[in-house]
Amino acid sequence: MARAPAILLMGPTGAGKTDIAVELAARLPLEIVSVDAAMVFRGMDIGTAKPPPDVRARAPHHLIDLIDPAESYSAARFVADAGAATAGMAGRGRYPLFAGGTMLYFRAWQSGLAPLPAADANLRARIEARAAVEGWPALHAELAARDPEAARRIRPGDRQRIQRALEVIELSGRPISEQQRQDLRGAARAEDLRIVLAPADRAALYERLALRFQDMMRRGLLAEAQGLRARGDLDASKPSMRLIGYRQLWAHLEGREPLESAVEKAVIATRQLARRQLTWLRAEPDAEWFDPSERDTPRRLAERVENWLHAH
RNA sequence: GGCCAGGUAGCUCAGUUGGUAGAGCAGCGGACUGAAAAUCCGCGUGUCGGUGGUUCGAUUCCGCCCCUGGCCA
Repeated sequence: MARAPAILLMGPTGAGKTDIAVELAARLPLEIVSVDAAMVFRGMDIGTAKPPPDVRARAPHHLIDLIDPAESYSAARFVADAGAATAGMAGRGRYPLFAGGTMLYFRAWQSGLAPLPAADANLRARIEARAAVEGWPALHAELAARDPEAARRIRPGDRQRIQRALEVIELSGRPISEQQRQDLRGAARAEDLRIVLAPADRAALYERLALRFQDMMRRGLLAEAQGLRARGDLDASKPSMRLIGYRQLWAHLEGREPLESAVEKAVIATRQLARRQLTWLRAEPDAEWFDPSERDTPRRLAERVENWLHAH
């Protein structure tokens, strides 16, 4: 698919990407494309740090509130949705500003995904049922027989990838390793402007993340989680209920965790997320780094974006 | 003040019948192709509270001291 050049604003959670993106899009010909696996869920607003309606009114936002918490999303669907969202922009004289922290989605957008069969919930349930009796190591051994290359790459404890590899063989009749020979890392598009917004002082970011979660609690995150639980059709295995904050509060609502320790664990999980995101960002080719804690960052970043726009 | 139980990794603790110690969590690094805020992998020297004694050798046994908690005054 031919794509218009784009601005990619990447960064760990809590770095301030949303604020910067809104400022830019409010006065430049940009439309924000959210690159966030959590904000796609409707009715999960506080814990996902979703921009509130008044902020969203200041600039066009795409790919927020796409699905119900009972459903699941995927990197492939992100690529398709982002393609649809950006398709009309050139005609409106606009450029896409991708902003978020879901690094797999950024990579999938930049480099594409191998043409593999989509997830199949029934098949996954069957594989999981087998794992419950035989154990994942047995399924890894089966994978070693049917797709030795994939089995070598996937650790015996990595149930999610073992499941996916077996799923792909079942669905397509061909091993996943044979179908993903393309190395996604090298294929980034040169004309895109890649910006990383990440603080140099990690301890300060951690501190902010703790405060931010406490603020979410004050703003009613527990009630939001309670409301989702009251629906009765969600459970802890749903992707939406595995999100940071909701996962720990769900455990508390089920009586498995005192509130105080649930909150503490959520804060820790947020920190760990930020760290994983930073690992991806270090590997991002040709990205320009900005530190949100420096005073003139918003101005310098805006200048950089304007220069890029003039050149396109 | 007396008695009891503790003081070991950033935290919670295990352990050494005397040969200077290891789990979980945290932290740090890494992987990542339709669940990615997911899933997984790797990394463990710390005056074993202080001090004296016994001993070839003490974190371990003994004395004294300090600190914490509980009970009794």
